Amino acid sequence: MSSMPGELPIPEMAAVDLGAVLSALADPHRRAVVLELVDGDGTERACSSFPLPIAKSTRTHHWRVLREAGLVRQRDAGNGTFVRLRRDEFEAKFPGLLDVVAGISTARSAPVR
Amino acid sequence: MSSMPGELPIPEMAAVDLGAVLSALADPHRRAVVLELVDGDGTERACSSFPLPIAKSTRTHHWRVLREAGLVRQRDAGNGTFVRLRRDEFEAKFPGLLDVVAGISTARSAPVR
DNA sequence: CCGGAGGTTCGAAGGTTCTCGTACCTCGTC
DNA sequence: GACGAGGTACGAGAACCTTCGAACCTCCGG
Repeated sequence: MSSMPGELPIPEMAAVDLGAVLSALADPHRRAVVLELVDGDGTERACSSFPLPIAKSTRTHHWRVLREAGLVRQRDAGNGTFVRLRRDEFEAKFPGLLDVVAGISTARSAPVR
Repeated sequence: MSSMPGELPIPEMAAVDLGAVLSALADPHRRAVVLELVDGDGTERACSSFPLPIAKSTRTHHWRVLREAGLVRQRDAGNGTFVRLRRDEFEAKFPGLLDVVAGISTARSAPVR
Protein backbone atom coordinates (compact mmCIF):
# COMPACT_ATOMS: atom_id res chain seq x y z
CA MET A 1 0.00 0.00 0.00
CA SER A 2 1.28 3.47 -0.85
CA SER A 3 1.84 6.07 1.89
CA MET A 4 2.51 9.40 0.23
CA PRO A 5 1.91 12.53 2.28
CA GLY A 6 -1.84 12.74 2.78
CA GLU A 7 -2.53 9.71 0.61
CA LEU A 8 -4.78 7.29 2.46
CA PRO A 9 -3.70 3.64 2.26
CA ILE A 10 -5.17 1.60 -0.58
CA PRO A 11 -4.74 -2.04 -1.55
CA GLU A 12 -2.52 -3.02 -4.45
CA MET A 13 -4.60 -3.78 -7.50
CA ALA A 14 -3.42 -7.40 -7.44
CA ALA A 15 -5.04 -7.84 -4.03
CA VAL A 16 -8.39 -6.46 -5.10
CA ASP A 17 -11.27 -8.92 -5.29
CA LEU A 18 -14.00 -8.82 -7.93
CA GLY A 19 -16.61 -9.63 -5.31
CA ALA A 20 -15.62 -6.58 -3.29
CA VAL A 21 -15.75 -4.43 -6.40
CA LEU A 22 -19.23 -5.62 -7.34
CA SER A 23 -20.44 -5.12 -3.77
CA ALA A 24 -19.04 -1.61 -3.79
CA LEU A 25 -20.81 -0.84 -7.06
CA ALA A 26 -24.06 -2.37 -5.85
CA ASP A 27 -24.78 0.56 -3.55
CA PRO A 28 -26.64 3.41 -5.30
CA HIS A 29 -24.76 6.18 -3.52
CA ARG A 30 -21.39 4.69 -4.31
CA ARG A 31 -22.37 3.89 -7.86
CA ALA A 32 -23.50 7.48 -8.37
CA VAL A 33 -20.13 8.71 -7.20
CA VAL A 34 -18.20 6.31 -9.41
CA LEU A 35 -20.38 7.29 -12.33
CA GLU A 36 -19.52 10.93 -11.91
CA LEU A 37 -15.87 10.08 -11.68
CA VAL A 38 -16.00 7.86 -14.73
CA ASP A 39 -17.36 10.53 -16.99
CA GLY A 40 -15.19 13.16 -15.42
CA ASP A 41 -11.80 14.12 -16.82
CA GLY A 42 -9.79 11.90 -14.52
CA THR A 43 -8.51 14.72 -12.36
CA GLU A 44 -8.84 14.93 -8.63
CA ARG A 45 -12.13 15.98 -7.20
CA ALA A 46 -13.20 17.33 -3.80
CA CYS A 47 -15.13 14.77 -1.77
CA SER A 48 -17.44 17.54 -0.64
CA SER A 49 -18.49 18.20 -4.22
CA PHE A 50 -20.72 15.15 -4.44
CA PRO A 51 -24.37 15.89 -3.62
CA LEU A 52 -25.07 12.84 -1.45
CA PRO A 53 -28.15 13.09 0.78
CA ILE A 54 -26.50 11.35 3.73
CA ALA A 55 -24.71 12.23 6.96
CA LYS A 56 -21.02 13.14 7.02
CA SER A 57 -20.03 10.01 8.87
CA THR A 58 -21.88 7.87 6.37
CA ARG A 59 -19.94 9.47 3.55
CA THR A 60 -16.68 8.67 5.29
CA HIS A 61 -17.86 5.07 5.40
CA HIS A 62 -18.63 4.97 1.69
CA TRP A 63 -15.28 6.50 0.79
CA ARG A 64 -13.57 3.81 2.78
CA VAL A 65 -15.49 1.09 0.98
CA LEU A 66 -14.60 2.53 -2.41
CA ARG A 67 -10.97 2.85 -1.38
CA GLU A 68 -10.73 -0.68 -0.04
CA ALA A 69 -12.46 -2.07 -3.11
CA GLY A 70 -9.65 -0.56 -5.18
CA LEU A 71 -11.84 1.90 -7.06
CA VAL A 72 -10.47 5.19 -5.81
CA ARG A 73 -7.43 6.87 -4.40
CA GLN A 74 -8.06 9.42 -1.67
CA ARG A 75 -5.90 12.31 -0.52
CA ASP A 76 -6.28 14.14 2.76
CA ALA A 77 -5.45 17.80 2.37
CA GLY A 78 -6.00 19.01 5.89
CA ASN A 79 -9.27 20.84 5.63
CA GLY A 80 -10.64 18.82 2.76
CA THR A 81 -10.21 15.45 1.05
CA PHE A 82 -9.99 14.62 -2.60
CA VAL A 83 -10.63 11.53 -4.67
CA ARG A 84 -9.40 10.22 -7.97
CA LEU A 85 -10.51 7.15 -9.89
CA ARG A 86 -7.79 4.50 -10.21
CA ARG A 87 -8.73 4.40 -13.85
CA ASP A 88 -5.82 2.77 -15.69
CA GLU A 89 -4.86 0.39 -12.90
CA PHE A 90 -8.45 -0.69 -12.53
CA GLU A 91 -8.97 -1.04 -16.24
CA ALA A 92 -5.90 -3.26 -16.46
CA LYS A 93 -7.20 -5.62 -13.81
CA PHE A 94 -10.93 -5.48 -14.61
CA PRO A 95 -11.08 -4.59 -18.30
CA GLY A 96 -14.35 -3.10 -19.44
CA LEU A 97 -16.10 -3.18 -16.10
CA LEU A 98 -16.28 0.54 -15.44
CA ASP A 99 -17.31 1.34 -18.97
CA VAL A 100 -20.04 -1.26 -18.98
CA VAL A 101 -21.48 -0.20 -15.64
CA ALA A 102 -21.25 3.46 -16.62
CA GLY A 103 -22.86 2.74 -19.96
CA ILE A 104 -25.75 0.88 -18.37
CA SER A 105 -26.34 3.54 -15.73
CA THR A 106 -26.14 6.37 -18.24
CA ALA A 107 -28.70 4.68 -20.49
CA ARG A 108 -31.21 5.14 -17.63
CA SER A 109 -34.43 6.85 -18.69
CA ALA A 110 -33.39 7.25 -22.32
CA PRO A 111 -34.70 3.98 -23.87
CA VAL A 112 -35.12 5.12 -27.44
CA ARG A 113 -33.19 8.09 -28.64
CA MET B 1 -44.23 -12.19 -14.06
CA SER B 2 -44.68 -15.32 -16.13
CA SER B 3 -46.41 -18.42 -14.71
CA MET B 4 -45.92 -21.30 -17.11
CA PRO B 5 -46.33 -24.83 -15.80
CA GLY B 6 -43.42 -25.38 -13.45
CA GLU B 7 -41.86 -22.01 -14.23
CA LEU B 8 -41.05 -20.17 -11.03
CA PRO B 9 -42.07 -16.49 -11.02
CA ILE B 10 -39.43 -14.03 -12.19
CA PRO B 11 -39.50 -10.25 -12.49
CA GLU B 12 -39.91 -8.59 -15.85
CA MET B 13 -36.58 -7.35 -17.11
CA ALA B 14 -37.83 -3.78 -16.94
CA ALA B 15 -38.27 -4.12 -13.19
CA VAL B 16 -34.78 -5.46 -12.58
CA ASP B 17 -32.39 -3.19 -10.73
CA LEU B 18 -28.69 -2.93 -11.50
CA GLY B 19 -27.90 -2.80 -7.80
CA ALA B 20 -29.61 -6.13 -7.26
CA VAL B 21 -27.74 -7.63 -10.19
CA LEU B 22 -24.37 -6.47 -8.90
CA SER B 23 -25.19 -7.75 -5.43
CA ALA B 24 -26.15 -11.09 -6.88
CA LEU B 25 -22.90 -11.30 -8.82
CA ALA B 26 -20.86 -10.24 -5.80
CA ASP B 27 -21.28 -13.62 -4.12
CA PRO B 28 -18.63 -16.17 -5.19
CA HIS B 29 -21.03 -19.13 -5.26
CA ARG B 30 -23.56 -17.29 -7.38
CA ARG B 31 -20.90 -15.84 -9.62
CA ALA B 32 -19.46 -19.31 -10.18
CA VAL B 33 -22.87 -20.56 -11.25
CA VAL B 34 -23.48 -17.65 -13.59
CA LEU B 35 -20.03 -18.13 -15.06
CA GLU B 36 -20.77 -21.74 -15.90
CA LEU B 37 -24.05 -20.74 -17.46
CA VAL B 38 -22.46 -17.96 -19.48
CA ASP B 39 -19.96 -20.20 -21.16
CA GLY B 40 -22.49 -22.95 -21.53
CA ASP B 41 -24.57 -23.41 -24.65
CA GLY B 42 -27.62 -21.58 -23.35
CA THR B 43 -29.67 -24.70 -22.81
CA GLU B 44 -31.35 -25.66 -19.60
CA ARG B 45 -29.24 -27.19 -16.90
CA ALA B 46 -30.07 -29.25 -13.81
CA CYS B 47 -29.66 -27.27 -10.60
CA SER B 48 -28.14 -30.34 -9.01
CA SER B 49 -25.33 -30.34 -11.56
CA PHE B 50 -23.46 -27.46 -9.96
CA PRO B 51 -20.77 -28.57 -7.53
CA LEU B 52 -21.49 -26.08 -4.74
CA PRO B 53 -20.04 -26.97 -1.34
CA ILE B 54 -23.07 -25.76 0.58
CA ALA B 55 -26.24 -27.15 2.13
CA LYS B 56 -29.36 -27.82 0.09
CA SER B 57 -31.33 -25.05 1.74
CA THR B 58 -28.56 -22.58 1.06
CA ARG B 59 -28.67 -23.46 -2.61
CA THR B 60 -32.38 -22.83 -2.70
CA HIS B 61 -31.62 -19.41 -1.26
CA HIS B 62 -29.03 -18.61 -3.92
CA TRP B 63 -31.29 -19.72 -6.74
CA ARG B 64 -33.96 -17.39 -5.46
CA VAL B 65 -31.52 -14.47 -5.36
CA LEU B 66 -30.42 -15.15 -8.93
CA ARG B 67 -34.02 -15.45 -10.06
CA GLU B 68 -35.13 -12.27 -8.37
CA ALA B 69 -32.12 -10.38 -9.71
CA GLY B 70 -33.33 -11.27 -13.19
CA LEU B 71 -30.35 -13.42 -14.10
CA VAL B 72 -31.99 -16.79 -14.46
CA ARG B 73 -35.23 -18.54 -15.24
CA GLN B 74 -35.99 -21.63 -13.16
CA ARG B 75 -38.26 -24.54 -13.93
CA ASP B 76 -39.57 -26.99 -11.39
CA ALA B 77 -39.90 -30.46 -12.89
CA GLY B 78 -41.22 -32.40 -9.98
CA ASN B 79 -38.24 -34.34 -8.85
CA GLY B 80 -35.66 -31.86 -10.02
CA THR B 81 -35.28 -28.20 -10.99
CA PHE B 82 -33.57 -26.65 -13.95
CA VAL B 83 -32.10 -23.25 -14.71
CA ARG B 84 -31.47 -21.24 -17.81
CA LEU B 85 -29.69 -17.91 -18.19
CA ARG B 86 -31.96 -15.09 -19.34
CA ARG B 87 -29.25 -14.31 -21.85
CA ASP B 88 -30.84 -12.18 -24.56
CA GLU B 89 -33.27 -10.38 -22.29
CA PHE B 90 -30.49 -9.61 -19.86
CA GLU B 91 -28.11 -8.53 -22.59
CA ALA B 92 -30.73 -6.15 -23.93
CA LYS B 93 -31.15 -4.46 -20.59
CA PHE B 94 -27.57 -4.65 -19.32
CA PRO B 95 -25.45 -4.78 -22.46
CA GLY B 96 -21.99 -6.19 -21.99
CA LEU B 97 -22.27 -6.89 -18.28
CA LEU B 98 -22.24 -10.67 -18.40
CA ASP B 99 -19.45 -10.80 -20.96
CA VAL B 100 -17.28 -8.42 -18.99
CA VAL B 101 -17.75 -10.23 -15.70
CA ALA B 102 -17.23 -13.58 -17.35
CA GLY B 103 -14.16 -12.29 -19.14
CA ILE B 104 -12.64 -10.98 -15.93
CA SER B 105 -13.35 -14.15 -14.01
CA THR B 106 -12.07 -16.38 -16.79
CA ALA B 107 -8.85 -14.38 -17.05
CA ARG B 108 -8.04 -15.58 -13.50
CA SER B 109 -4.56 -17.06 -13.26
CA ALA B 110 -3.74 -16.63 -16.94
CA PRO B 111 -2.18 -13.14 -16.98
CA VAL B 112 -0.12 -13.40 -20.19
CA ARG B 113 -1.05 -15.92 -22.76
C1' DC C 1 -44.98 -49.69 -1.60
C1' DC C 2 -40.88 -48.12 0.20
C1' DG C 3 -36.44 -45.65 -0.22
C1' DG C 4 -33.68 -42.13 -1.83
C1' DA C 5 -32.51 -38.08 -4.58
C1' DG C 6 -33.68 -33.46 -5.20
C1' DG C 7 -36.07 -29.34 -3.30
C1' DT C 8 -38.70 -26.09 -0.35
C1' DT C 9 -39.96 -23.84 3.95
C1' DC C 10 -39.09 -22.40 8.38
C1' DG C 11 -36.52 -20.73 12.17
C1' DA C 12 -32.25 -19.44 14.14
C1' DA C 13 -27.37 -18.03 14.68
C1' DG C 14 -23.56 -15.13 13.32
C1' DG C 15 -21.75 -11.69 10.62
C1' DT C 16 -21.90 -7.62 7.80
C1' DT C 17 -23.91 -3.28 6.03
C1' DC C 18 -25.96 1.17 6.17
C1' DT C 19 -27.30 4.63 8.81
C1' DC C 20 -26.95 8.10 12.24
C1' DG C 21 -25.42 11.27 16.24
C1' DT C 22 -21.84 12.77 19.17
C1' DA C 23 -17.32 13.97 20.05
C1' DC C 24 -13.24 15.43 18.27
C1' DC C 25 -9.63 17.08 14.83
C1' DT C 26 -7.65 20.43 11.26
C1' DC C 27 -7.33 23.91 8.61
C1' DG C 28 -8.46 28.72 6.48
C1' DT C 29 -10.76 33.08 7.43
C1' DC C 30 -12.41 36.94 9.84
C1' DG D 1 -8.20 33.67 18.91
C1' DA D 2 -12.76 32.11 17.66
C1' DC D 3 -15.71 30.19 14.15
C1' DG D 4 -17.20 27.29 10.58
C1' DA D 5 -16.50 23.95 6.90
C1' DG D 6 -14.92 19.49 6.03
C1' DG D 7 -13.57 15.08 7.99
C1' DT D 8 -12.59 11.07 11.04
C1' DA D 9 -13.45 7.75 15.02
C1' DC D 10 -16.53 5.48 17.73
C1' DG D 11 -20.69 3.46 19.28
C1' DA D 12 -25.25 1.98 18.46
C1' DG D 13 -29.40 0.42 16.08
C1' DA D 14 -31.91 -1.66 12.35
C1' DA D 15 -31.85 -4.33 8.45
C1' DC D 16 -30.07 -7.69 5.73
C1' DC D 17 -27.07 -11.81 4.17
C1' DT D 18 -25.21 -16.35 4.40
C1' DT D 19 -25.36 -20.33 6.48
C1' DC D 20 -27.24 -24.31 8.56
C1' DG D 21 -30.43 -28.21 10.38
C1' DA D 22 -34.91 -30.14 10.87
C1' DA D 23 -39.21 -31.18 8.92
C1' DC D 24 -41.59 -31.91 4.99
C1' DC D 25 -42.88 -32.67 -0.07
C1' DT D 26 -42.60 -35.00 -4.74
C1' DC D 27 -41.34 -37.83 -7.78
C1' DC D 28 -38.71 -42.15 -9.97
C1' DG D 29 -36.89 -46.77 -9.58
C1' DG D 30 -36.76 -51.10 -7.70
